[in-house]
Amino acid sequence: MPELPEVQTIVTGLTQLVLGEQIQTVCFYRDNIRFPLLKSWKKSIEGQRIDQIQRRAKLIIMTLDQGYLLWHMGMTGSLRLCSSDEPKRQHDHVEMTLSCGRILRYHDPRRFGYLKYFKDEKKLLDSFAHYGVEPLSEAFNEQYLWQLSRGVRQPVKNFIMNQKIVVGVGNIYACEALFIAKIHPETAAGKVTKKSYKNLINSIKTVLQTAIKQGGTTLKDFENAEAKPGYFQQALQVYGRKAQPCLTCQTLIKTVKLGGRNSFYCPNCQ
DNA sequence: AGACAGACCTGTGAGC
DNA sequence: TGCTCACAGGTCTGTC
Repeated sequence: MPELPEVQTIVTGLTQLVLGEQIQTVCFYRDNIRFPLLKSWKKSIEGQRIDQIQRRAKLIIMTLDQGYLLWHMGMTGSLRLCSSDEPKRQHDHVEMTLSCGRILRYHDPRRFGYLKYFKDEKKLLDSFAHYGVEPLSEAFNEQYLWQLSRGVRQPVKNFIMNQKIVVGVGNIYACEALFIAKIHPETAAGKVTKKSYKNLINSIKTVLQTAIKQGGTTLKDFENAEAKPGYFQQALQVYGRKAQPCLTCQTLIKTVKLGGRNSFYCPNCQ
């Protein structure tokens, strides 16, 4: 599920809905998701106010008045705000009752996501130490990608999905951006020219910005903070379209496994 | 060091 | 209808 646009969609929604709210009670319905949910966090979090909600990479940072909540949605996670009478669903693992009476619920069937609590900003920042640049920032440009990729034999698709290089680009948007830039996903990253990287940078930025505008991509179970789906899936040109005609040239879309992930491409355009 | 496979989980859909 | 199998948006760990 959540790549950068989906996480951004949740952050934007939650910012409008819960900023300034006090977290009155915290309930962990299990003692771990991907990582342990420490019992001691409950007391620390209760009573704190939500001052700010931000995104870094695919992570959601909630700044409280005396600490930080760091959420990762994994593959199937979602955070949504429910009314007080809405019953808990299967796979709701964490819930926080807010001063407005509504309940913030973390739902994650596969439990690949996580929640961490930090008192200390330094420890929070350590979580991001190994991350690459933000794809929508100016630091993400063709010179940056071109320089880092010299000598790299790894396929370019794996290269742009490497969070140490650039954050937030997952399987869907990597496939879409490579299609728009007309680059075959298996091309060695070190063999891609500076000019092609310029096209790729532009297509990554465009595809992410368009997806954010449309509220993300809903394939199966993505929903935003108000439990609404995204609409970007209607704009997907190659992802999920195996054996269907390319929208540009009618050649049938093919797939190849790269880094264990299915990669969709047009053998003619790319 | 870099690149890959496998692991973590559950739900869904295809095929028999 | 009901079973089994492959596969799914991410990332961490271990191994070569």
